[in-house]
Amino acid sequence: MSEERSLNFLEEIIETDLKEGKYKNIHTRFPPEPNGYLHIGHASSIHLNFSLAKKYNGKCNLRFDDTNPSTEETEYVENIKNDIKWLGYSWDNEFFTSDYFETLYGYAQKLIDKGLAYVDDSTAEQIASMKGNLNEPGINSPFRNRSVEENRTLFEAMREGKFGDGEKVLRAKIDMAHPNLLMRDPIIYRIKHEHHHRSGDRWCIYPMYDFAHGQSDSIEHITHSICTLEFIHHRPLYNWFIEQLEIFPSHQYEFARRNLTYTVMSKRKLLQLVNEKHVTGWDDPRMPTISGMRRRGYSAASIRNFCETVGIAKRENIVDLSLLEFCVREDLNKHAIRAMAVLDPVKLVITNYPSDLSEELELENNPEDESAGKRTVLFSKELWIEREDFMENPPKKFFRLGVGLMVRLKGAYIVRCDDFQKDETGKVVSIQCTYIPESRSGSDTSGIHVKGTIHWVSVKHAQCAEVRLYDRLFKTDNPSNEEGDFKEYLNPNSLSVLQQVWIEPELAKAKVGQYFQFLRKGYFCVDIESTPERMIFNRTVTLKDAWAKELKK
RNA sequence: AGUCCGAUGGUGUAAAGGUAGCACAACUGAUUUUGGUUCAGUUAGCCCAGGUUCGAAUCCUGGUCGGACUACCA
Repeated sequence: MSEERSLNFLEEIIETDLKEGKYKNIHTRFPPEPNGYLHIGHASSIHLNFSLAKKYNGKCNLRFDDTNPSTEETEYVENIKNDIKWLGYSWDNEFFTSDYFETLYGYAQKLIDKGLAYVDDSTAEQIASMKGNLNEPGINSPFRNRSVEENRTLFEAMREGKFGDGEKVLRAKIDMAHPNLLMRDPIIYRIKHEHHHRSGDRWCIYPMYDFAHGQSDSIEHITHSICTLEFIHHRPLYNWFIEQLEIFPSHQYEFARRNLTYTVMSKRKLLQLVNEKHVTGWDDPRMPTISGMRRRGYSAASIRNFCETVGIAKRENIVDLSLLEFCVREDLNKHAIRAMAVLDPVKLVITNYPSDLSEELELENNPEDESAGKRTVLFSKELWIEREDFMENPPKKFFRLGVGLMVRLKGAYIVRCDDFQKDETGKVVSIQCTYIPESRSGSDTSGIHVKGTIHWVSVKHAQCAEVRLYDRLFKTDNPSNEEGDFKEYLNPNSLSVLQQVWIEPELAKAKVGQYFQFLRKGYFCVDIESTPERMIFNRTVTLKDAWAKELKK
């Protein structure tokens, strides 16, 4: 019994188009501009475009929208491709808008020939002032009525580099009184004597977005061109060009971009965080970038599932960070190998345990997955345990250690706390326990039932590691909405570094990118800066913590 | 002010004229050698007003509220 999932509005459109025979196959595309890194919002768009194509047996292109040589770089191209592949998607064709420059130039000439484009000598300021505003119509440029021949000659001269940057532009001749500002004779070509990351110095004129995007869709026979809501005003222009140029009629559809609580998503703001060193780079684990999340320990599957769960629509939204966290816990719970690590250590001594004995204990690697097997963990007289697992004056429901209380040491024995010592500052420095020899895991004949189980690491065998704990980047759930600069709302505690964490020896062999569940503490993965000499783990996300909630009451 | 878009529990998203559902979050409880997982349950929603209809979240009209648009960026 698999209940049919309801369709989102794009699926409805596609199914109608297919049923009515408008298209035999659908074709989508993901069109990033190579001027920055991909973030979780892009993941939504990637997931949408690729999975739509897959679902309806169509194709999806990757097309780099590289019409602005000033901001675009090959380095971004490579990172974007890497991120998409890592997310688990493969494109049918890899294209670049810059490969269409010659075709686009021809389209512009066609517009000129039809009397629908003209070369304007006005300055940027003049053009802006003649544009009018939301309430008032614009006025025609004095160059609007140049002859076709003159426009042709001038446009060719622009291409040949006879003019400097900004001296002239090519504009579409539409309607300076149009209520949609984008239709008031939009600029379609500008002069930029700049080196392009792919076309080199072949061109000194470059098409604007509006004169490149729709045409590129058309060239590739994209049937459903999906973009975010802010491009909705561009659609009339998109259609106008296709109509006047008499080329393949691609259609644009818009959906609302995803926002996440406690973070910012605009490239501009993310770039600012990077440039002003509020984070260590685009791949800082606190960043909502794909590379940051990967480094933090998010699995590709969890991100895909997040995108699927959130769905799409056309209304404004801000998705709860906790949904993302749920998705990553859900995936990692099934796949992460369990291990023990003590983040804030205090020493526990088992007074009745032989000092020269080391026992090998078998622990399951993942209770959710028997095929993950077991591992051996060494047990001895002195152990590191978590400082928060002991209390001098424990409250009623504290199922951990305190004088007289008993707990199970995970995979080992039940111990009873007898005594503890404090230093002159009042800090607990050691805890003494006695263990119940017949309570060993797997062969427990003690008949004793304890409510709490705590994790531990044998002092004698423990290895030291660094652990980086991450928290939300911002203090407020919608920093872009707050008064003043969004950076005032950065969370000063978004990163805390623990220099001396004790880990089981098995963990010291872990490779970069490998992820684990540190028992009772959360999901962690090996950071790219980690070395065999100095292991570094990033906390991806904590485990749900019912006790922490209890304490807040 | 002009044009366009949107409005369903705290959040995200369904219901195409016929029982307002799902997920997250929150809260109870059960299970548990992770206070994890799992399981059972609870709280909580159709922007407003009219109209059409036996019946409206859905269709119509009018409001209200929110958002986008005035780069030689994409």
